[in-house]
Amino acid sequence: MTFDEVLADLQAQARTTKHAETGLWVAAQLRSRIEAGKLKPGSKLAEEALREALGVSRNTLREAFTALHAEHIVTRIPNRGVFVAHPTADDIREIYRVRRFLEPAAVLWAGEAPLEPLEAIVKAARAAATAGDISGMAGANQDFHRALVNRAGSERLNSLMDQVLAEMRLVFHSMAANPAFHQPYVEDNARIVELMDAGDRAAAADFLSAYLGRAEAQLLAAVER
Amino acid sequence: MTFDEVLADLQAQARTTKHAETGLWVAAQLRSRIEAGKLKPGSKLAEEALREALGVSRNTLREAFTALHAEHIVTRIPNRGVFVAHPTADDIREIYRVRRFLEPAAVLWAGEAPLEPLEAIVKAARAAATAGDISGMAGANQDFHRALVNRAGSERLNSLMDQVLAEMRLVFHSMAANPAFHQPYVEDNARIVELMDAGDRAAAADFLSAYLGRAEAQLLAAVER
DNA sequence: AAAAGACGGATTGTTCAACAATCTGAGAGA
DNA sequence: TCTCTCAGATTGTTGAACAATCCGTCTTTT
Repeated sequence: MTFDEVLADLQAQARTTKHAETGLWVAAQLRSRIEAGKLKPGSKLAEEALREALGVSRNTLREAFTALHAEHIVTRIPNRGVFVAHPTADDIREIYRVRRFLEPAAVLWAGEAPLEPLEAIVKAARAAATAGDISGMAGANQDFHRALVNRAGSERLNSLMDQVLAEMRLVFHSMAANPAFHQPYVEDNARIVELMDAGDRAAAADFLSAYLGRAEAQLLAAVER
Repeated sequence: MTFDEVLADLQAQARTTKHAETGLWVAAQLRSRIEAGKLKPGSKLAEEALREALGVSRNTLREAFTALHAEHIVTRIPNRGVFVAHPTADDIREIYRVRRFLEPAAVLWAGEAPLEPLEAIVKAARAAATAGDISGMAGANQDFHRALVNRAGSERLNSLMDQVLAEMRLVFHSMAANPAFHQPYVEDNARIVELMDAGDRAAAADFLSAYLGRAEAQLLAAVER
């Protein structure tokens, strides 16, 4: 590595270093608790209580709120406060509109990226399925779809997909969870990798698009009940 | 319109009202000046000077900074300040990575949306071309690509595309502008609409993808000089 | 004379406390 | 039962303060 390369590396490091340290930390704390389901959809995030619990100032807390709001994880109602987002039917439609765009496109047009990560995730999902590990299956499913988009190699598409998947987790938390929901998708995902491996990316994209449509319909039916 | 619909409408209004009013207003002010080229890439946005010029508090100004930072319009260097973003070659590659994903997908999979808006923009672009109106052509070109993605009807894809196009404008501001750059794309866009109208969306998508590749190469060559 | 190190001024990062604006809920009155 | 009013509570916004970091200049060393 030349000296110039070291300089460039140091500069990149410096540019990506955390600068709003505390605010981001608070946002991460809240995010993890929301995604773990400890803060349920609809819950109000009272400023004063959180401020004291976290030991930060109101300004810092509100900075964290802004970040979570941008991620669609919380809802802001003016002069009323911040609430854990409670995805509606329209939100679910929007989520799947994005997914039916991003994921088939990734299957079709991210050709040169390796398939090994996908195969590894399918393997893990099968292991979780035989072990009856529901949350393991759910996690592997999310990992699979994230990895699919990740093959495009775009930072912005990755973060869009991360946001959408985070909202998906909120959807699961906001309805009575059906333990068997993720089961059929283990083999569906395996089939997609199989088709891609065989070079038939068009068929893989079609199959994926159809199954995203099925999943959407299933969630819409569940949420409208 | 029924009473319930009026209620829903009012609720939607209330939810979309500006809540961080001042901060968003400041962000909009800065954004418009940056995109108009009045604040050139690389310029430092000094806090104290802007604070006084805008008549807002430092806190509010910094809130606007974080918003612009999230849009990749400004760069933050810890303890050094905020600068108007200066897109690198890697940034251009990332922009086109996203565009070659979003736009062909929109051509292929946003089938039922009307074509009239696209045709109107092509007409406006031709008028600007015959009038020799460079910035009119540039604007129509951006409008065209935004409208293309807009047909998908997804709020998030729209805002991603808006961000990418905003960064494109920064690219144009950060290099010696070639007045003839936008010219050939007027007829290329017309051809895309033509192919879509004929029902041959696959051909339209291929054509679009190829021409995005050409544009990327052209910009990369210009920026590396 | 050139390079390294130390110092002071200026700018940014972070927090706190106060005031203004708005909403919620209870009670009075028709 | 409904509407209106008012007090308490919560949020939106701001200004000021302190700590941390950086830049330019001067001094020291070789």
